[in-house]
Parts: sequence; C-alpha cells; structure tokens
Amino acid sequence: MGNLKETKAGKEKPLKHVLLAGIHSQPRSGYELTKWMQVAGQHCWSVEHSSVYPALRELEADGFIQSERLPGTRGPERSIYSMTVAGREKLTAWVAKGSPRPAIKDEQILRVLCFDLLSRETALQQIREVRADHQAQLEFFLARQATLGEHQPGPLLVTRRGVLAEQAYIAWCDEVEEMVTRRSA
Amino acid sequence: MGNLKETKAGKEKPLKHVLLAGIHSQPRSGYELTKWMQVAGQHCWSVEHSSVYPALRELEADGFIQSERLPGTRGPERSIYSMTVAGREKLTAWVAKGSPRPAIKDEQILRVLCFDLLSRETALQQIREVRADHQAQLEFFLARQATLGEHQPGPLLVTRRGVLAEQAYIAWCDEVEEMVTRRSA
DNA sequence: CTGTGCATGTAACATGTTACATGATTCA
DNA sequence: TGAATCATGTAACATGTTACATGCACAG
Repeated sequence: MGNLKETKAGKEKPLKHVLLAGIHSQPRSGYELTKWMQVAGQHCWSVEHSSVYPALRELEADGFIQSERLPGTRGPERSIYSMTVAGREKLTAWVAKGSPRPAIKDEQILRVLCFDLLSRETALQQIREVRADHQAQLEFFLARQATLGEHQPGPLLVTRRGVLAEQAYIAWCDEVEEMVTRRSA
Repeated sequence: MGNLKETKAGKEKPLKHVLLAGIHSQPRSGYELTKWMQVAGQHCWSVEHSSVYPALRELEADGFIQSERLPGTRGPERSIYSMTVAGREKLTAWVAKGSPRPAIKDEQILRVLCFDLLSRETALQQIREVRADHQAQLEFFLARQATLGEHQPGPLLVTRRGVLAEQAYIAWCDEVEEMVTRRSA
C-alpha cells in the first residue's frame, strides 16, 4: 500500500476524464481524440498528443477502456479505444460530482491593465487585433453550431458556450476600445 | 553561452510579467502581490505564494525590480519591491506585443457534454449549483466595479472583463437548464 | 518523388501546486 | 494562551509543452 506510482485511489488527473468523455460517444484512437480536443474541446480542455498516448495506456491498464488494433485503411495501424463498463461508471461518477471554478490565465487582460504604458495608437491597434482574433473564433463556433441540432444536446451546448464566451470577449474589447479612445493622454 | 540556468534571453515566463504588472502601479511585497493576484487578478492570472517568492528573486537578480527591507509595522519584516527603469522597459515591451488566445481548461463544460449519463434531476441540480457559484462571483465583481471610477481605467476594465465573463457564463447555465428541462428522457 | 496527413511514441524541460516549515504580532 | 493574520521560504510532486524520432500511404 502507498505505492507512489499508483494514483491515490480515486483522484485521477483531469485529462483522463476528458479522454473518457471523448470515447464515451464513440470509440476513438489517440490521434482522433487529439483532433477532437482541438475542435470540440477547444474551449474546454485540449492537450498535445504527447500527453494523450501515455494517458490512454494508463486508462487501459486500469481497465476503464479497451483497445482494438486495426491496420489503418490509409496510413499506419492504430489503436481504437472503447469504453468498458468500469469506464462508464467512472465517467458517470465524475460527471455527477462538482468541480471548483476553473482558473483563468489570460495575459491580455493584464496587458489592458497596463495600457497606460502604451501610446493611444499602439493600444488601439492591439485591442483591435485581439478583437479580430476572437471574432474569427466566434465565427468558427457559429459555423459549428449551424451543423448541430437539438437531437445532439451535448455538442450543441458545448458549442453554445463557445459562442457566448466569444461574444462576451468581443463586447469587452469594444469597451476597452471606447475607453482608450476617450482617454485624455 | 547557452547557460541552462539563464532563460534564453527574451523569453520570460508569464508569471514574471504578471508580477511586474502588479508592481507597476505601486511597490508591493511578495505577500501583497499574492493577495493582489487573488482579487484583482482573479480572472487573469493567479498563482500560489510558493511560486511568487522565487520569481521575485529572479526578477531582482535580472535587475528588473529592486527590494527594500522593512521591519514590518505589524508582523515580521518584509521585502518591498519596486520597479527599475529596466523593469519598466521590460513591462512596456511585453504589454505592446501580442499573445495567442489563452487556453481554456473548464471541466464543467465537458460534464455538460456527458449529461446524458445523469438523471434529469441530478443534471438540473448540478447546473443550478454552478450557476449560483458564478452568480456569487459576478456579485463580487459588481461590488468591485462600484468602487472604481473612470480615472482608474486599467482596474476598471479588468473588473468589467470579470463582469461580462460571469454574465456570459450565467446565460449559458440558463440555456443548459432549459435544454435539460425540455429533454425527453 | 516529395510533401502532406495519418499515427504513435519518448525525453527533456517548463511551470505550476501541495505540503511542509518557520516565526512574529495582534486580538479575544 | 491560542487562534488568526502577516510574511517568507523549501522540497516533492503533478501536469503539461516542445522538440525529437519514426514510418506508412496517398496525391500531385
């Protein structure tokens, strides 16, 4: 008991639950899960592939998922992972419980805090670039939303979160631009 | 050349810039900076004190800040850090440049994706708790906003970001609740 | 026959958290 | 006198990224 290698019985790292969530709707390979996180999980949780493959092997060792080796139709062979009963139970327990408000790490907000260090022109240019970036992201989410119906409530709500979040960010950029424009210096 | 201990000339870790931003408006101690991040920087960047003190010593070693040792009026003595000219230049350069869209890590969105695993009652209860949590956070930001005027555009805009972000999150929670309520199962 | 996408994997590094550790001062 | 707040610090651990590495298959 107390094996340091074993996660302390119950506390799994978030990534493992994210991967279970990705496998939940359909069996997927590590490569597909990575892609899935980059699109569907874009504003939820996304990691590089180098973290995905080890995590999948741990999940399989723990009996939460099982793999099937397929000779790739095109490309090399790949491992397709699917849920086990234990995995579904694990995921259900995780979905049911709560989690603390997510920590936010956004350097741009800090930049705005220090806008007094910049000329008005430089500040305006920057906030307009940031706005354009989020506008593009908003359009991505809107396009995705258009492909989803109410018969897929999960993906639709995830996409709605993206839409609402980006709209709020854009509205903030507009407030920043207005205040910078009005400033005396 | 190529000293592994030295950061590769130019690429500082984000925390260092955050600390510079915190010192920018007024000299502060490590303890005060930690508190400042927990309130003003709540939705920007916040770390534990154990990361703060080493980072401050690095910043001082690089000549971006300077410390003054004060015998604490109450409590033990503390180091108050203030900006140097080099530090102000460093911060200005950082504020002027852009950064990629911040990565988002929010487990709750993934939970909603998997709400089909929960009973309607459990799902509704959870999303209402999440909503209440963000409502409380919104009220915190609104209270803070009320103490700020347009003569402090930086802190005001940072707080506005908090307000807009929480309002958007709450609106999303309402959409989730509505869709869960309407679902057939 | 070369680039692009598919597909997996490892090692070194970056950056943070948790827990442990210390000690003064103030207030009840 | 004992808890709460001020104030700083270290060590072990967690969790991710970047860069390196490999190799197939298809399209142009």
